[in-house]
Amino acid sequence: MPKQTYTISELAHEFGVTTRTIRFYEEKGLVRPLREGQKRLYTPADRVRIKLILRGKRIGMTLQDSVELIDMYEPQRNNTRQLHSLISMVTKRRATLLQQKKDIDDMLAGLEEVQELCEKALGKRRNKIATPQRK
Amino acid sequence: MPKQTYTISELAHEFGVTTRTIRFYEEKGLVRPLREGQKRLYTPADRVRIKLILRGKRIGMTLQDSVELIDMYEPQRNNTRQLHSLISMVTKRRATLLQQKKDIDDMLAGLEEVQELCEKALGKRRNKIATPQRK
DNA sequence: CGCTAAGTTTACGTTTACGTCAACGTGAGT
DNA sequence: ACTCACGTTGACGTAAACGTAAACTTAGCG
Repeated sequence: MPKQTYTISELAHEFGVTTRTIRFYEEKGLVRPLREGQKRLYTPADRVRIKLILRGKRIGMTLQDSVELIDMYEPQRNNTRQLHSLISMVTKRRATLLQQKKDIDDMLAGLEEVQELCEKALGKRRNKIATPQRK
Repeated sequence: MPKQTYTISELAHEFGVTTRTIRFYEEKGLVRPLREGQKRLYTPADRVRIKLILRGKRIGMTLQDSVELIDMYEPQRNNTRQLHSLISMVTKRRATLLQQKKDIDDMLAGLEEVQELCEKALGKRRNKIATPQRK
């Protein structure tokens, strides 16, 4: 069985953020840790939420974007109207994710080019040192 | 032959940003448009720079990050020291791009799940409407 | 019991990436 | 000459996402 709860600094350390960051997320209503007296206690579910938020951040999503995305996973409201709007949100989000993926692939391709140029240049240099200069 | 120069509003419109944004990029030294009297004239090269900056933005890079990345493509300085540091930058950047790609794939997988759940729920509903209520 | 480490709230500061006026210049058209 | 779209330079404002400092509580330890 995994740990039932985490302290704020445990999570901060695990995710490489400050405690301030995690408290900030609470201020914004992104997480709702339990309290033991005054101290915050984070459940595994809280931990996952934070993890997902940070994942979103890595690809440039805002905190609100992340929350919105995370909340899609809790289909507590099952009325048709909201299901449709949910599908529409999913569709939109997927479109931007695909665009982002393309952007990343383009950049990766560019970086490969650069790297090849670098290595070629370094190769030449080594040759210059290894072989006598012409005149 | 493509157009030799662009006005600021042409580019703003093409990229879906405001002219303010493009001037801001200039303030930050990200682009150096020519001047015709007082007016800015953007070359195709400027246009590409802006395009690359916006591509970077889409995946959460800062403007400075983008400029740094773009400047990798101009290997005007070919001394060995700088080539090595360039390679190191390329390597780092690629690592984060790969992480981002993984993040995106994870999210896409999640979205697919959600969508399936949605469609399943809607399917049930349609059945309810299509078939007589039990009572 | 006093110290230290970790935690807490409150509040103001900072950086990035623009938005939003204001006030003015400039060229084309009528 | 007048208008009008388009462009220009400041200067100030703002939202997001924390950083930082102050001042306090609480739990464990020798």
